[in-house]
Amino acid sequence: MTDREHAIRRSRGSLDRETVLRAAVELADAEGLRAITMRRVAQSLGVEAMSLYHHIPNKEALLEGLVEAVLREVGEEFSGLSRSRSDGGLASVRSRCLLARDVMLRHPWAPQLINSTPHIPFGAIAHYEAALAELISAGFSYHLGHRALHALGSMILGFVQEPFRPSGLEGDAAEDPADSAEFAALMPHLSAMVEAEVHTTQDRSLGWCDSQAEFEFTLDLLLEGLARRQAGGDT
Amino acid sequence: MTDREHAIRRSRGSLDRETVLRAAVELADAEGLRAITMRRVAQSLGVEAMSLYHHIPNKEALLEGLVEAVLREVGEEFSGLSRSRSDGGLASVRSRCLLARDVMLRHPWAPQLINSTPHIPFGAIAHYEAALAELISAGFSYHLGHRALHALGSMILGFVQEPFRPSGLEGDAAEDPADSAEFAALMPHLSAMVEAEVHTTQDRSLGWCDSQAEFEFTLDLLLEGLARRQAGGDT
DNA sequence: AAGGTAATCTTACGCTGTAAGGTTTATTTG
DNA sequence: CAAATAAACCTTACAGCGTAAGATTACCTT
Repeated sequence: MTDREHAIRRSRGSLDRETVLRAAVELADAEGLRAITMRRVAQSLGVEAMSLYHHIPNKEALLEGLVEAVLREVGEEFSGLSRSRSDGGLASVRSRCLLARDVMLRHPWAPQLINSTPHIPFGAIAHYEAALAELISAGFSYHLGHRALHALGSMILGFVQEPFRPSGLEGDAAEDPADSAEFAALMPHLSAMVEAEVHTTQDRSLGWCDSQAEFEFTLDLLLEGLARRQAGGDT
Repeated sequence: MTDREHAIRRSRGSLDRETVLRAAVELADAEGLRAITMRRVAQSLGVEAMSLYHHIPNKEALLEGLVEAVLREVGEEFSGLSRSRSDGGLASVRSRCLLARDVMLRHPWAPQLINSTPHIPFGAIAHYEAALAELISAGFSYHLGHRALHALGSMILGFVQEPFRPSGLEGDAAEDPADSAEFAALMPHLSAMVEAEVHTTQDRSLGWCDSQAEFEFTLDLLLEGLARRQAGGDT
């Protein structure tokens, strides 16, 4: 280690997979995905890089472990508050999605990471099983449930990004207004939209768009359509 | 270069940003995102790594250039077939989304890359402008158009992944059926769903799910809901 | 032909993941 | 208690990464 870090991690048996993953989540939260290297994670535990390989086969497995940890967080928190009865069909699916988003906002590196791993790690499958169970118990067919999982999953993962902030938008500080003018000329609809929105937005953590309301709007769009499909022919 | 590659790239002025990007797209298509390193891209052009820096400031810019190239492909192909009249409101938005998906399937590395870059590169904004223009001309408010962009964008980018193939699913070949049995016990709904789906699926390129029908289902879910919102109060 | 300029290559540095093998410590056994 | 075993940990080393700095090459202009 460079100077120290947490440094006191001397008792021989105190390192295991869970400890490593916890440290990695902490590091990613603090410094982003780029900071997740074997050496940095080990350093934060007061240990050498190669020691991690006794608990984790390689870096890819470490990253999959991070995915697992985040999705487990969703599952745990959900079952922690799920005492709210089996109310109307999709209500619990809805609150699970909202909770999943909360967790993603808490770990902004997670969606990108989940989209990067070629397949979802096994430890995360339980989360899908639970969501599907809720859908089935709301009267969905397996086919419709399958489609619902895709629709909802892709939204949760895709929705953390902030698309618009290319270069010449007035983000926070005063930028070059000439850029803004030029941008308005080239992209009339977009700049009109931004102007229309900026006036009405109570900002949340992520910027002028991608607010909670934005997310819930899309979520309800999907749930509404799914409910209608289920009530109708179920196709 | 190892043996040769394309190798004949000797005339001094024949390298420029566009050529580099074209080579990088080709390389990513052939070998995936991992293969995109300065050295490998340069090698595929018969040139040394550092030569690329005369046309592209750094690797991040190269990656943004790839995003730009892919989204430009969407735009070009769309305006190439857009002579189909301004039929009912959202029809052209729908076909633009379908085309975007086609392009993403052609370059499977693209969605992940787009989700990785912190902000969309400037050259790609035109694509959003065009989509928003279509929404506005279909009678959408800027507010609803904004939400539509988020909803549709997140779906297109999120939908290329194949979520389910953890370890013990019977993917293609005969795997350990004991695994399958164990999986069925742990995840009853998921395995029932897979079984129900496998029987009815005409496979497309990506696997047993995430087929074209799956995508169009979600797309229509969103478009339907958006159209209803537009017809009603427009919230 | 001479000079200037931009494109290209060479070298080098500090990172990365991890293979190979040596060292320490804890636990089991005699 | 002492010796043996096994696990956890460290050290060293290597190939590949992005890219800074500087030398070289080829072309264009005059």
